[in-house]
Amino acid sequence: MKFKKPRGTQDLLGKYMEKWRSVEEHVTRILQRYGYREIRTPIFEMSGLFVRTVGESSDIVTKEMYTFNDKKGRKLTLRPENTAPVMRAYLENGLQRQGGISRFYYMGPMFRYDRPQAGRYRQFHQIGAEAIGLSNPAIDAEIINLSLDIYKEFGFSSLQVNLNSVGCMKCRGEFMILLGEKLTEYKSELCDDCLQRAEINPFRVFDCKTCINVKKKLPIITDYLCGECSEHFEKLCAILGGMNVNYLLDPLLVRGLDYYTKTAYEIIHPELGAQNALCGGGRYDGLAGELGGASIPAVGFSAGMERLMQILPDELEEKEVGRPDLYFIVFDDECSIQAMILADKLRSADFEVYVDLSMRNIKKQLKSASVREYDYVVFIGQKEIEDKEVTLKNLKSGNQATVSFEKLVSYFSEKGVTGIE
RNA sequence: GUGGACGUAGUUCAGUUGGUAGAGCCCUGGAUUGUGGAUCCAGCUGUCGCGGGUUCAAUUCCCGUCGUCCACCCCA
Repeated sequence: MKFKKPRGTQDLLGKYMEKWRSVEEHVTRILQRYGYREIRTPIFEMSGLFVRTVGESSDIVTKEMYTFNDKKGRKLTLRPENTAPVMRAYLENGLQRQGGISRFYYMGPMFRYDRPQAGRYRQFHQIGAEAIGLSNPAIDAEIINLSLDIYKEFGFSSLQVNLNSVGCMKCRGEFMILLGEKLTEYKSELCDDCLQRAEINPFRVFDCKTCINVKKKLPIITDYLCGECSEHFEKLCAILGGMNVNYLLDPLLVRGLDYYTKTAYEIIHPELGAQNALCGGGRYDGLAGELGGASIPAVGFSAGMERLMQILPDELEEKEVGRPDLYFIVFDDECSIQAMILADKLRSADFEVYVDLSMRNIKKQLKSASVREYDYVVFIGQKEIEDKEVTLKNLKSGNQATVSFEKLVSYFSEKGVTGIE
């Protein structure tokens, strides 16, 4: 083969694709249940949208964006995240004029040029939700609860939630100055990476795993929140407590995107290896303003689809079985024509019908039907054509029956999902 | 971007102390001519990731490159 898929991308097919679809359906139901509605924004946007909002100094912007020029020289970027695009769409479509609060969800591919690793891809998929237009911490709690519900749906009831408040532009700005001063003070004790971080984004020093001793001596954001921010944070904690949501306060939690204000949180799965964040989110009250709109409060989260898939068993338990599915076995061209006519009628009645056109011997066809786990096999041979009836076989029980061509559809409708026993 | 392990049939892997390769599964056909996941028999498939070097000879050694996985980093 001459071509391979680009590094860090995946082909989704077979059982994995089935599972993927099923997960998407489950998750969609939960999001809808909370009153969130789907939004689809373009896969690429003007580069400035991300540079401006995610942050010029952020890793995403400095080294991870897939940016290109189109034929008119416009600078475009494959979306590395979807919060900024959703906010852009919100403002561009004038939704703030509708007043109240807008709740969106999305699912789709994101692109980040990063070294592939377990649970990390260059094209990866996020499920996310954004609640725009409300500053009340109750909506922060709703977002956190909603994201947790996604995992609960699949049986994960006690995942670790790390919570923090990173303050607003005002109090974080003041804190940053203080932090910067402290970092200069401890300069000699910092690792090379942190010396850089101290210059570019002092907040990131908290992420360092080697400078543990210095971190202990550094001031903590939550001690320096302004009145509004600390009140917001306390209320949020109280609401979460009241809702029986378990969380861990992590004053060192910092998100990698610059637009976050106040609430920041993430959901961790301890057994996932280095890439253990299932979901991350928070409040981004400054984002709309950054895009040139009015100041609009908002919260959201995004969850990694691949990581959710990773923690789920290969076989998701099947929900209620719908109509039985059928596998047609035919022996020659005349039979196959008749089979396709009947298959069409069944499909119109919403049955899944597979017509085996291989003309292989009956054993092979039957085996194939078994492997594919069809409920029924329908034989059409010369005998059936002459009598204008099919031989029907239940693959689970092995029992057979004869049903005339005209009555095939109604046969199943009348017998319900079980058919012959 | 840094470090480590690995890269052989569709797939999982074995192998050659350097002489161009093999096993299970899968697939195809058959074992009384129209009835299945078992058994048995037969068969198919590979530029041994790609490029270069050393050598009479490389899939086996060396270098580079691409890719996969793991960690750093970052994050979903």
